[in-house]
Amino acid sequence: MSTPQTAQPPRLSFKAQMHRAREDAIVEAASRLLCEKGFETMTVDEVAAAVGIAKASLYKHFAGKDDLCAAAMAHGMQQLQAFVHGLAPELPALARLQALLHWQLQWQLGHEVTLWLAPRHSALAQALRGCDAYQQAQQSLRATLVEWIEAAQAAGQLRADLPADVALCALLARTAEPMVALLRECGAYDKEQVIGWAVQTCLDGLRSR
Amino acid sequence: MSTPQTAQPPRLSFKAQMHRAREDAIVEAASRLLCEKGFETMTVDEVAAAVGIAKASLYKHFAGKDDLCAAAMAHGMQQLQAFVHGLAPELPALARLQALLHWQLQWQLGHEVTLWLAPRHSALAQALRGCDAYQQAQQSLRATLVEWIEAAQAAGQLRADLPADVALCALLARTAEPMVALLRECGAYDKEQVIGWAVQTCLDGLRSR
DNA sequence: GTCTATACAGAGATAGAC
DNA sequence: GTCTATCTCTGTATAGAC
Repeated sequence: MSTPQTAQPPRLSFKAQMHRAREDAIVEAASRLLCEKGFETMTVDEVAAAVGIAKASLYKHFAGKDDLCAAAMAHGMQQLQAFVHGLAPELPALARLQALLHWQLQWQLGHEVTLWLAPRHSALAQALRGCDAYQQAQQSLRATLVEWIEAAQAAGQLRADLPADVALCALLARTAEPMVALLRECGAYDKEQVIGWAVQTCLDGLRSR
Repeated sequence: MSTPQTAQPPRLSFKAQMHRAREDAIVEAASRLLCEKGFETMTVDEVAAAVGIAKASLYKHFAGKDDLCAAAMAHGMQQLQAFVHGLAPELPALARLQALLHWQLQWQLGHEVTLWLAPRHSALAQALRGCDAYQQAQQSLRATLVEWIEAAQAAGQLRADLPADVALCALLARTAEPMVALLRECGAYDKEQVIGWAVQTCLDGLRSR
């Protein structure tokens, strides 16, 4: 090694920094479009146009549409992970679950989209199965949430007759469901009110009675 | 009029019957593929192949992919309507809602798909806005369900602090959510058990406490 | 009304100059 | 690494014979 200290990665050349920055910009644009339009409807041209580069340049960074979108999903998953790990660990488990649900619904309402769960029948689903970054982030997140759920069950806050993974699926499903979007469309309700109702009707179904 | 009795529509020629039968077959095939693969992923060729006719023949019946899929959605909606109207009216309102939820989840699990709610960002959504048959069926269904919900609220079975349309959205969202599919994937649970949990965690969030 | 054959458009991916 | 120009494939829709 030419650098004296091996545990010092930030030594990136300007060129490499530029490279990384552009890659981030591409991923961010892809992530946004993926959310807005879905995998099949969005186009690589749109992503390139949004970033302001030529499509061929994009293909120097990512092997294809699948690869690009998998990276975008992994990015989103890592953001979520960051939020989860940033939650105060001294909060009761139920409060942490509630905060997570609230955050995700708010995100969904702000971005007009469903995060996190890949459409099961999309070509994207298969691409994600081959994306290690995504799979690892998802596994890690699942493990954390199962811990929280079991803690909440042990504390008598969550009904204990449900297996933890069932409760987890119920929770995740709620974050992917169209309730908040539906309500924004058909009724003239306040955003916070809509989210509040969604959180309530979800958690009340899981809470111990 | 050449026919003596005007109130006797079933006088269809054999030709017209064939026409109708083929149209039904097309709609059914389209409905299945729409469910399995989604609007953007399915192709008109597949529909034609499934029915066993040439694609050009299909275009004699329907103006385009949008039109065809709108008809398929309307068909599904009418099936749902039939189920709803067939439910015994002497059952308590909550039991009827529960039966509806159960039926839809079972359907979803059997067909591996989400019925009823059009992906909001799909091209299909716009086509549906222009489809009278679909819109009318949806409106009628909504009205019926709102009645049921209000009845259940009046009977003290459902929490009354939620506006009826909020409760309706919560219910509909549950039928579109991926919980049952998720559970089938990640856990080794029985179908009926999965549906039971889904119904429970949904309704317990809406029930009066 | 049904078929075969084809036109047309869109989008993923690549070639090759700079 | 980035660009312009192009290839190629797929999928919607139609023309025209029967």
